[in-house]
Amino acid sequence: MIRVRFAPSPTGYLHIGGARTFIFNWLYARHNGGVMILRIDDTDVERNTEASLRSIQDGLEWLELGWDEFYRQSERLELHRKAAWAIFEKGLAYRDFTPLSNQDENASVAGETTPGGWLFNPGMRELDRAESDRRAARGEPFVLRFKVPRESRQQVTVSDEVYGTVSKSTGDLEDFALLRSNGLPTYHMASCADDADLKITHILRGQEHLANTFKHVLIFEALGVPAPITAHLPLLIAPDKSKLSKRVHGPVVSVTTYRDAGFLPHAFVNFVSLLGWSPKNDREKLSLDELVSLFTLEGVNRSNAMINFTDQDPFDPKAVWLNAEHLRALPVEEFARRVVPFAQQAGFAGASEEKFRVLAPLIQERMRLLRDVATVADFFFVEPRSYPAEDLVPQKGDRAMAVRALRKAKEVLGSVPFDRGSIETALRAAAGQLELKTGQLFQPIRVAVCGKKNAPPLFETLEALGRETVFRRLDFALEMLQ
RNA sequence: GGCGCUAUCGUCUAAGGGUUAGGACAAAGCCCUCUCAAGGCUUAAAUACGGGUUCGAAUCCCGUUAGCGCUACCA
Repeated sequence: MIRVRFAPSPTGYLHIGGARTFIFNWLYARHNGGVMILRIDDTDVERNTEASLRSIQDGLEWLELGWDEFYRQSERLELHRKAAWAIFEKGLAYRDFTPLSNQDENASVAGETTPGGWLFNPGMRELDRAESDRRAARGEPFVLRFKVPRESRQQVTVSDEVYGTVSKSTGDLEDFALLRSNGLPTYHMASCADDADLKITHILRGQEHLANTFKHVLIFEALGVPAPITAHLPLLIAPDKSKLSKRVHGPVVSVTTYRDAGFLPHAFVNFVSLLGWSPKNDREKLSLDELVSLFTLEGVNRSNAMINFTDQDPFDPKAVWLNAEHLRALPVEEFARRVVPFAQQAGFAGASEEKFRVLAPLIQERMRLLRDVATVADFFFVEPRSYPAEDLVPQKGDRAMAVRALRKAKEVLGSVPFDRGSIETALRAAAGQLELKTGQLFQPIRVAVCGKKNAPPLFETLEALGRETVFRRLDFALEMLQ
């Protein structure tokens, strides 16, 4: 049984890179009928916040993918500590009593003299067990360090499903910490102990961890358990080619920014899944089911993928396009359900699912993000009053022509059934009688009724609005022209 | 600095020794058309650089350059 995990640390909101790691794990799990685990890596008490944990969970829930098991590392500290001391008892780790303040110094001195830099604090590896125990018993603070085998300068090898076989000499690996001086496990220790305990079979994570994997291989070996198979994912980078970061790139990288703009969760998943992965069949718009059945590690590539945002527009154009595609494909019921909150947000009185089921054919294919409802459907809820009178004037016409057109519209629309077919017939005939091009008649009506030059098809719009509203707006426009 | 990874149109990517280097987004143009949107057609746009190997290289090897990552008692 395949078991994968997403293991964020709660130090900020969920950003798009984290979301992608979750998504790839989820797709891999679902594709293989495996188990998706959410594990909160909150061993860094200094930087973790509950608010961050909540916002990460909110972000993940918004994706509408779900997970099967949930753990918090902070509730499993005993497990990590036991694992660390087991390594110590095997003689594969040692206490390092070097005060924190001396370490930078050691590092810089050693860095100058030893090519490859600083690997461990002098004297500490060699401390004999009795002496080490004595100092610890006296209460002297220490970190527990992994004793990287150094004598043979052996190679540590990782067989990564994406990057292939990579190896590193133990001579280039520092004696990393397992336990901090406050007794809490480090990321490396906690992560490996948990992966072992939770029987994680595959680790899909960001490429920034590729170099850490050598340490993890050593830990798993020391623990006497097989290391999970790893698949490192190329990083997501900003247009300046730097790694996506909350601090420098701001809210554009937060998934809540996408949520609040009105991305559909599965459109977002679709977009993100195409960053660093390809189905290799030229398909771009993929449903969740298609994604699940197509997703394989062979399709993951190795170079970083850029998200194309700017100061003016936080969203990659392709993300917006994909969202429009998914939006258009939505069943009317679901479209209505999802758009209503955005209509209410825009302050549209009377916005209801029922109303939007009627409006859907008029607006659905004209929206790219759900928030577009504010600009695409406004005139269905709010009287257009603030457009310039000049907009009523048709092409190659003047105000007099606009007046004639609007009066004629009132005249013919007063006496027909108010459905799109009858309206079209009446209006086309009217254009003929006025000897106007259809556009010259339709455009003034459109502007009068919608308050703008670009709007959904006219006859359907008039029908949806109803005779009373249409006449009120025609009158208002006529007044503006006087 | 050391170590590791990466390099195809502006962006996401396909092509894993033989193709006019393909698709998509974005851009431009045309068509359709009551405007917009959608749709259709077309154009412009790439193998970082230098050496090998080979009959033949985007593809394999080496070097250079550039970018990224790791090098914490952060994750």
